[in-house]
Amino acid sequence: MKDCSQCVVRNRAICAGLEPDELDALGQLGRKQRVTKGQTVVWEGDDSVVVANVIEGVLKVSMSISDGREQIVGLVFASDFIGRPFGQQSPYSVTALTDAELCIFSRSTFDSFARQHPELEHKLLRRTLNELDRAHEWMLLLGKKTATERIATLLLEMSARLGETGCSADKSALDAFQLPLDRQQIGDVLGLTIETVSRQLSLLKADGVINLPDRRTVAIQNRARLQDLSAAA
Amino acid sequence: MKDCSQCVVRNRAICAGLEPDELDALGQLGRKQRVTKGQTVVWEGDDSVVVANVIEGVLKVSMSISDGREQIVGLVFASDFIGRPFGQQSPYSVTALTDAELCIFSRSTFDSFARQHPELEHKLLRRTLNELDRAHEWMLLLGKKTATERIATLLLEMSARLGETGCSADKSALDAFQLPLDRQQIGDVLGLTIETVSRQLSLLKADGVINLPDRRTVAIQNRARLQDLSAAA
DNA sequence: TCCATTCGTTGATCTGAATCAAGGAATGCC
DNA sequence: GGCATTCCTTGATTCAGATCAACGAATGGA
Repeated sequence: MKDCSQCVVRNRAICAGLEPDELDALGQLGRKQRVTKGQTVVWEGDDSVVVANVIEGVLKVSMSISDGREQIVGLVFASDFIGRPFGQQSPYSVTALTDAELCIFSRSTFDSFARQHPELEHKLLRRTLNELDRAHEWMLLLGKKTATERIATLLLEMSARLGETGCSADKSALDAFQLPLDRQQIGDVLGLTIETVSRQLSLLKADGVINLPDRRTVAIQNRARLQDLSAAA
Repeated sequence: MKDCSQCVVRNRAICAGLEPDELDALGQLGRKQRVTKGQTVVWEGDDSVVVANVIEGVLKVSMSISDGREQIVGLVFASDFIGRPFGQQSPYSVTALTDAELCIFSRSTFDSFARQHPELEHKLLRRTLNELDRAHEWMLLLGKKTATERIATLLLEMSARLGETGCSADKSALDAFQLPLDRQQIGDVLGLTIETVSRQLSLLKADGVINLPDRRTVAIQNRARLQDLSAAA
């Protein structure tokens, strides 16, 4: 890779905080790669061959049962980390939901580099702990929340995570945004069917809580109400 | 703490692999503490004050909604790590399911020690990555599996994790074990009600897949069948 | 521009698990 | 041992969300 210091996710990705020479060394090991919407980068059950930083785009992390049932267990945005370091196999698949740009490393190369650079491992640890918190939050949703609560929670979460990028601007999260997911994928994140997702969105729209100008865009019109409906802790 | 080198979880806990002097230094920071069944060690939403290793016993990690709905998001066994390092608040509660013995550290003290000891952070990272894998597996269960599949999966998981301790002996996991959970708690792990749990267990017993000599003990009589029923990936 | 295909919505019906209800078995306290 | 309490099981009924079905709207390729 040419020049990590120019990278758009430079200050938010796992590489943030590395010394210039470390950053340079890491840069030598990675390469940029574009992937197109629908393309799978990592396959569930396969050897864990690569890890990567997301430079741009959104990807899903999913697991499935042999009969085809699929659960999306994570969404990955710009500056997030992809893949399973320190593991022989990948327990999940990673698939692009939008065209995306990645900064890819061989898993084993990354592993050894990380072992020699405690600051990098520390960053990875913090990131993994945060992801675990999010996974726990989602387990509460999947185990205990109603369809309405799930939809409300997802909309707030998407609003917050899509808003993170604009580091400053207005601190209030985005009230209008493009969903990187179609209805089926929303169902696969929430443990619901496509029909239930569609009905719940229609209800929220009818109640004036949100607006749905087109298939993919959501405009939050009453954030407080959505927060109530989400049954936050 | 007196003598970490004599600790029963010495070779399995996060402290494994530390140099003798490191181990000694860490030992100075911790203290042993007994907790009794039902006692809560960490409260959801409170400041994250302590972290700990589990020396003996089983604890649950749980999150809840204000109206009382609760989801158990993890079970913690001997040699496992408890608490949220590098975070201001604890997103979950930790409660003893059996009498237990812990090796407790102040969270901030542990944090700084960890930052100065990359080997410890590495161990913690691996552990957190494994926990994340398990959380993902559970999200698949909560999002997509039927009641029967959930129960079968839990029984196999309990059998495996309770068997881990006996490091060698017979490699086949335990076919009979004591559940550290009552029916309500099984429901809270699986996203089911107590009645559904009870019915599913009765069905498995009627089918001769398991036996239930008393409330808390399970004997797996047909592991292959249980595996089929669990809808493993 | 047309057509084909994919995607989303809405309605009707069904069903797995929740809820409501009651009784039975184990456990612990006096 | 007797009593109270907690825990578990089983049955009857309900209900949220799944499934089945049809149609309408957007998208993309020729």
